[in-house]
Amino acid sequence: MSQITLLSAGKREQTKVANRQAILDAARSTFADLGYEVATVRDIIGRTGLASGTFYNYYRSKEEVFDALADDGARRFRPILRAQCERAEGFESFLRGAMSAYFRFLAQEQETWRLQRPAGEAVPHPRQTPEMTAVFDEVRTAFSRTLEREHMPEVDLDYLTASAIAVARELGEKMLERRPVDVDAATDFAVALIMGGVSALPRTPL
Amino acid sequence: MSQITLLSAGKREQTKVANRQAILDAARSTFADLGYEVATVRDIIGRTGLASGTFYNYYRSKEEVFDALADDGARRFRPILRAQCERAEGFESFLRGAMSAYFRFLAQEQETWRLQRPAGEAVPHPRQTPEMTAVFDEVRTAFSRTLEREHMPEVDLDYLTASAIAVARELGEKMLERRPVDVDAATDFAVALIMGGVSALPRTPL
Amino acid sequence: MSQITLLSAGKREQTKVANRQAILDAARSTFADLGYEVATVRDIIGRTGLASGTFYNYYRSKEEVFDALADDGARRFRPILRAQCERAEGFESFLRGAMSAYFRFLAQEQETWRLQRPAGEAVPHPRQTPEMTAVFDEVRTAFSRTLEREHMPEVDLDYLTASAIAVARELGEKMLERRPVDVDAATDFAVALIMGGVSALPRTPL
Amino acid sequence: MSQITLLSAGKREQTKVANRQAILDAARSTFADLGYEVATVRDIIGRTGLASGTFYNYYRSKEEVFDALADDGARRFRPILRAQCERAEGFESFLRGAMSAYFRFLAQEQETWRLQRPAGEAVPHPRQTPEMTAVFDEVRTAFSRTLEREHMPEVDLDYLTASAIAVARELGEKMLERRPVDVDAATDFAVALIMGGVSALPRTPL
DNA sequence: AATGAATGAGTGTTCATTCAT
DNA sequence: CATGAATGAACACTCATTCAT
Repeated sequence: MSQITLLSAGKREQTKVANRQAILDAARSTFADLGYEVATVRDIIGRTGLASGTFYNYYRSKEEVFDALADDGARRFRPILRAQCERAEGFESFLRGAMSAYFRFLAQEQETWRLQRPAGEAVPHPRQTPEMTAVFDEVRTAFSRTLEREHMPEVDLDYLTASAIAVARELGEKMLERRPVDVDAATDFAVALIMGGVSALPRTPL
Repeated sequence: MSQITLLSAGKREQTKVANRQAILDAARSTFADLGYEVATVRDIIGRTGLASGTFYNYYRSKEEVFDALADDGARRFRPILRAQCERAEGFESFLRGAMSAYFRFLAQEQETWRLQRPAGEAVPHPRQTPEMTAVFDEVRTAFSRTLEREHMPEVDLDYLTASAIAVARELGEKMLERRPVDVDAATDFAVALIMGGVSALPRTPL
Repeated sequence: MSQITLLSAGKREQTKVANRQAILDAARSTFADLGYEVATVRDIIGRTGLASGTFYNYYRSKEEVFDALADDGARRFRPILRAQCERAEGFESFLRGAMSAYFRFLAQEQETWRLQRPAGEAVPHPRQTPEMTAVFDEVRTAFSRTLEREHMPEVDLDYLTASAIAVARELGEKMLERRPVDVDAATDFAVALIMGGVSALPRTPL
Repeated sequence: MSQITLLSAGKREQTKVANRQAILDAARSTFADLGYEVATVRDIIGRTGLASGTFYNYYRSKEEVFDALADDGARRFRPILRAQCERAEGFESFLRGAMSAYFRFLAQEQETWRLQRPAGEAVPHPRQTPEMTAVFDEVRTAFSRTLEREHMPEVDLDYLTASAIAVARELGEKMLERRPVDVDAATDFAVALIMGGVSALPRTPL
């Protein structure tokens, strides 16, 4: 390895990027499998084949890699969300776009790195992955913006957003447990539930 | 001594009961503040003023006190839930009863032991308290029973239950953050959302 | 129990003696089963049905009860040994008397309190019971006295004593494992071995 | 660096080996001084000057280092014993070889690591070191094999083996306490005792 | 005197993090 | 920059002993 380093700075750069990504991926799957608290730094670097010290060349702590993961998830999801936001004609339109995007994102995430999990055999502890956290924050923000520029200011915006996010999260989990993973069905269900609900919601005069 | 024991429980017995309760309460608030993984046995007994070894006179492990907490929560919530279930005339009636009971339960729980928390200062990581887990399992079961004896078998029961539970949980959290804590408003919102949603839900032909 | 105490001081005395003996017996069997280090005070009092604190009314520590046990064993064995010593006409005569007494002592000890052990199933840890320690010290002393007043000062007395004690200990263990427990066979073997050995021993000119 | 590694093992490798050995040695002396149960991992690493966690970089548990010690002792003694076994012409020949080998082994062990013990200051409780255990098992097996291929089937083989082992163990202890340590004297004594004894032993008809 | 809950020092072990190589 | 051994604070849990009842 050292000879190569001498020959090509680009190679070095490549390794650096690759390592950073490897750690990020390993952290993702580790957090997903074990949960943030239970996962150890050793678990993470163990999945990369790197040495334990190397972890700290890229992230200063377990917490930092968690945050980085959240940022990463948010960064990847934000553009998708933005597009939906712009294309949307109204609240329902945006809701559908966002839900669909989220479920698709989830399905794809799973395909990317969750497959290696011994299917079925129950995740040790309920977890809260960083991506989800970040993604939900994004959704919430976009969601509230959309709602604000809509015609229904009397609805309890905060409660509605919380509810929609909760539904998306829970349905997402359930969706991923089913075979085949049916993004459209989940989307239809979520949108119908929320839209039906909104029309029936009590109006809170500001 | 023995006669006294029969009549008034004696001082020893008294402090034993008090300590057991103190540990349970301390565990509850500790788990709520830090989460199960982060919370240490020392954190828990630290809040009681007892010595570390004393913890093990009452519970054999951190896990056991967690389970005891869940049992406790479930035991206190189940009767309430049962009553609602019997009194209910239909799905909406039950839904309202359950939501209301849950929000009231939450509000009361908080009054009982959450007040001592240094308000505002950000919980380190979102948590999953044992009470919630147990309570939700109860709700889910009762919920599914009610739905089954209703007229809407074509609705995706699993998704609907998951959604309602998610909404209750999330709204509950939000509700507790508001001043004053308004159980009725939360109940109205949740019921309207779910009932409106149900009527708009896609029918899944069995 | 308290009424009885009020009625009879003799009863009280009896209880005291009985408790002391119960703890001693429990300690003996516990040390035999688990070994001194592994055995806990809780193990000991657990076998008596008394409360843990009561232990300390009779013995100040785990170590003290161990020593008491050794004393007890020595006290019971010493008279037997003395008798042998006086009755003995020579070295062989004493050797036979002592070996026989020791093996009989062992066999009886076992009958008294070892029977409750699930026969065969291997003692958790090799142990060193206090009785043995004390008994052997007694034997060693008597042994050396007998040898000194014998005609063989050129034999390495220390080595010989150590050997005889070692043989007695080891054969004793083996003897107890056999069915039926044959004290005479063990005695014959031990005496023959040592006596045969003595006659063949190198003479160390003082 | 890698070439260097192949040639001279590197500083890292060196300290690793040194540490492993240091821990092994510390464990040996600690077990010898305090006994397995009393000895703590902290006692062991305390004698090395390393940090407590470092222990677990080399051995997974207190038990594992104990076993390693036993293996180590057995591994070093077995070849010696084997050689004696092959060279032996009969029972006496083997007995002498084995006893001599054992006493020499003991003497050397002591020279290697027992010297550093603060002489005199009373061992808390008699101990059972891993080496001894392993070594004795080896001896016993070889011993019984030799006896079986001999001409004396009517002797109580089990008792004889037990006795010889006991004598060796006890004499070994005593021998080490004397100055100078005289391996030959101990050997002569042990062999004479056992051989003399054997000729006088009662014959047990099978 | 008997009780048994309370105590807290001590145990084996883990793990985030550092640092010499 | 990679490495992986070293570190030591922290953890869950045990147990001899004390002491209020």
